[in-house]
Amino acid sequence: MKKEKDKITYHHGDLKRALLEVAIYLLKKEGYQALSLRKIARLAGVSQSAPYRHYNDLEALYADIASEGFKLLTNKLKKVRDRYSKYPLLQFRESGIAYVEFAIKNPDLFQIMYGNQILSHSKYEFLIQSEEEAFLILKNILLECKEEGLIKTNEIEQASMSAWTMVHGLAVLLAGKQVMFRNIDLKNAKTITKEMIQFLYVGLK
Amino acid sequence: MKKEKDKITYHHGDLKRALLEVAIYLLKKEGYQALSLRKIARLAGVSQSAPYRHYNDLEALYADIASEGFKLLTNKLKKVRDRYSKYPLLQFRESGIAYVEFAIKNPDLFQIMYGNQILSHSKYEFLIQSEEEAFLILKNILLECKEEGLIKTNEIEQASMSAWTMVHGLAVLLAGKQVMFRNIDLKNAKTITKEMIQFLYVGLK
DNA sequence: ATAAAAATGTGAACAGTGAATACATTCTCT
DNA sequence: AGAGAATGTATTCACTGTTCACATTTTTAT
Repeated sequence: MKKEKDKITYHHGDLKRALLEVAIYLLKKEGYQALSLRKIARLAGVSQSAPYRHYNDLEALYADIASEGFKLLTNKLKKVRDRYSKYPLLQFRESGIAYVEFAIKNPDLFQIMYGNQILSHSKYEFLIQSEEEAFLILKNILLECKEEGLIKTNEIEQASMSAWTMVHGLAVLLAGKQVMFRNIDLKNAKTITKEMIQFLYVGLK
Repeated sequence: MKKEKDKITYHHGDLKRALLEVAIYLLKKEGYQALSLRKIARLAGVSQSAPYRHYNDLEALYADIASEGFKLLTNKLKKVRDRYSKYPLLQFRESGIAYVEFAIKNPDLFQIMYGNQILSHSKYEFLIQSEEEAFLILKNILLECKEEGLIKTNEIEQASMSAWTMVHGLAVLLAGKQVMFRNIDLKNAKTITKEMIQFLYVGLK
């Protein structure tokens, strides 16, 4: 796995990682509709069949992209959690806003993560893990809210699901510029998210 | 436009309608991933280029399918509204359940309606209209709730959006068998929906 | 060190796709 | 009855995902 001076060699070195990065780059640049294995291979400088040494099929690459997306999302949520440490209610609200923001800023990545391009997530263990890590952060935030007596619910799992679901609905509709959410900018989206989380909070406390 | 005895003629008669029906049939049978213009044409018994006389491209067909989906959804919501007439709060809850049920029972159709297959909905006026008709039913239900003093909110538009968003999030996650919603059947889904709508109602009243 | 095996690359081929083109047939309307 | 519009076909193009036999390199075992 030598990489001295970026020599062009028969063996790439770390093609799998390179393919993933090219894919994410293309996703951002041209949208998920324009994504194709051959294009990715071309941009990575290898033949069209090279990717098949690292991914069984396109779906496997999607799974890797999605997993990467969930990791990015997790990092974003962690930052929010840490910025508002000791203020779990703020963590709760701001993590919802961060979620929506993530979807709006990376709509195509979000599409791969949630858009049913991957027929069965459970086929990819690493994907499930990335997803659950993100979800865990939210659950822990709600747990802290509970411990500080800020909410009453005993069903943290259930409450987390409701919160996630609601914010996810908003994220999906906003990222897809759907129906009644046309002509809404990021700032506006934040306001809406806050209001909706307020709804949720009233239901929880 | 004669159609005596299903004669095979050069001109189909109502190919556009036939294509739409075949498409919806295929969608249900093989899933949206397997959908293709050529397959639809084949099943309709015409050449692969025939559809282009009725649809500019695949997206235009998607738009027609989606519009049909919204009409079906509208009908379902209307039935709920009429079954519980005089009980707007029940209308509210049951229409949410109906929405989720629709998504679970027609996941692929739901995918066309909301899955960003259609780049810009606003390009298709008839689509926007179908969408708004469905949304209008929910808004009217909330308006009636308001008139009967069951909820306090003055922002009916805003409240409808919140309700729609939340239920939509649930529908999307359930229809896509996503994350924490694996291993959840229809009955289970109804319970969850009820609980989540309860949250929402508490926030509204 | 060397030979065998495993990993990773290539090029050509196949079947499938959306779309555009020129052409054929039929319908409609004056 | 004939002109023009509408609707169908056949062919072609540039793509796509995927597979296969083959080439090269790296790793491993002796």
